[in-house]
Amino acid sequence: MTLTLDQFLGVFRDFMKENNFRNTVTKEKIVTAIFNHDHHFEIDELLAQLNQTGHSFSRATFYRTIKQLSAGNFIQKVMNVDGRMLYEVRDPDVDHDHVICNKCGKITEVMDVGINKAIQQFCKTHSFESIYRSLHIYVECGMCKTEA
Amino acid sequence: MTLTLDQFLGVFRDFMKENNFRNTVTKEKIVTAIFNHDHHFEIDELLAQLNQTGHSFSRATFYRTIKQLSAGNFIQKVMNVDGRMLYEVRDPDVDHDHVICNKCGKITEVMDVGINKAIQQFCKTHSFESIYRSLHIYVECGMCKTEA
DNA sequence: CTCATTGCAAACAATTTGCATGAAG
DNA sequence: CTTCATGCAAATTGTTTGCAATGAG
Repeated sequence: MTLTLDQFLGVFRDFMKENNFRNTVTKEKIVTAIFNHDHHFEIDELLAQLNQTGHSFSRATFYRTIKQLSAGNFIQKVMNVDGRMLYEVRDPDVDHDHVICNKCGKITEVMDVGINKAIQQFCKTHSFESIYRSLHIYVECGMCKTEA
Repeated sequence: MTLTLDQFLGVFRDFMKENNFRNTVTKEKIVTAIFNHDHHFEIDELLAQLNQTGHSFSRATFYRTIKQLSAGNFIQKVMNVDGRMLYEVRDPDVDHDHVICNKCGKITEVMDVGINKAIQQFCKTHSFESIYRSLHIYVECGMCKTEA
């Protein structure tokens, strides 16, 4: 992530204002927790973490905040191999990809210049304005290969 | 899809046999419907369609068949912009990508040689054995651009 | 004959919604 | 003060499971 927390919160506040959403303590805490958390998070995981801070958060509110964050493209849904839903923070500047092992489910984040270029070229050719992309490459990883 | 229905069913039957699953009329009808259906399908949609054929299919059975098809990599899950789950038939020979409009949700399937090459090269470099990949490029499509 | 398959209803998980209260602009 | 945000519980949606009956190999 190239942004600092303050910058991230700033962009978030602007987005809220533009869309007539209100800025509240609860929301800022949720956003901060998401920003500070390891890149990928699950709803339950983060909610549990938040509820250990004294302040209590209801599921409903959490989901409603998540929805606003999605609407603003601050986070996006990613699907795990087992079909469970993950969320990840979007870095507006950098597109990265995921290599996922089909056996053990391990997710590795990668950035490949060749792939980036190819996709950019593709968008240029078709004059698409790319908002973001999600590339998941499902493989058998080294560990699992060895075991088999 | 490069396979015919008969070939698809053939591969499916082999897979069933290998895995001690039984081949039934119900399953063959479901598999056929999936094959004949437009590339992407939703559970409810296909189930409704199937139930108009006289033969009645229970949700449970349908899900159980879907699961076996997933296990055999005949189909895979794709996520729509709105978070709903779609399934798509996998063509074992050809990897294609999805361009998805972030506004209207329209999904366009594309195949790009440049992207294919870049990903192959990437896998080669890291000696990953790629099983399949899923690339979704989220854009603002032409229609929506014009309207805005 | 044996074991997977099916349908049904019930169970479960994840997410959304209605409503009354509280807080932001 | 008006309108959005919050918490709670109830409702909804999507998917899985236990069980008894049926059907495939």
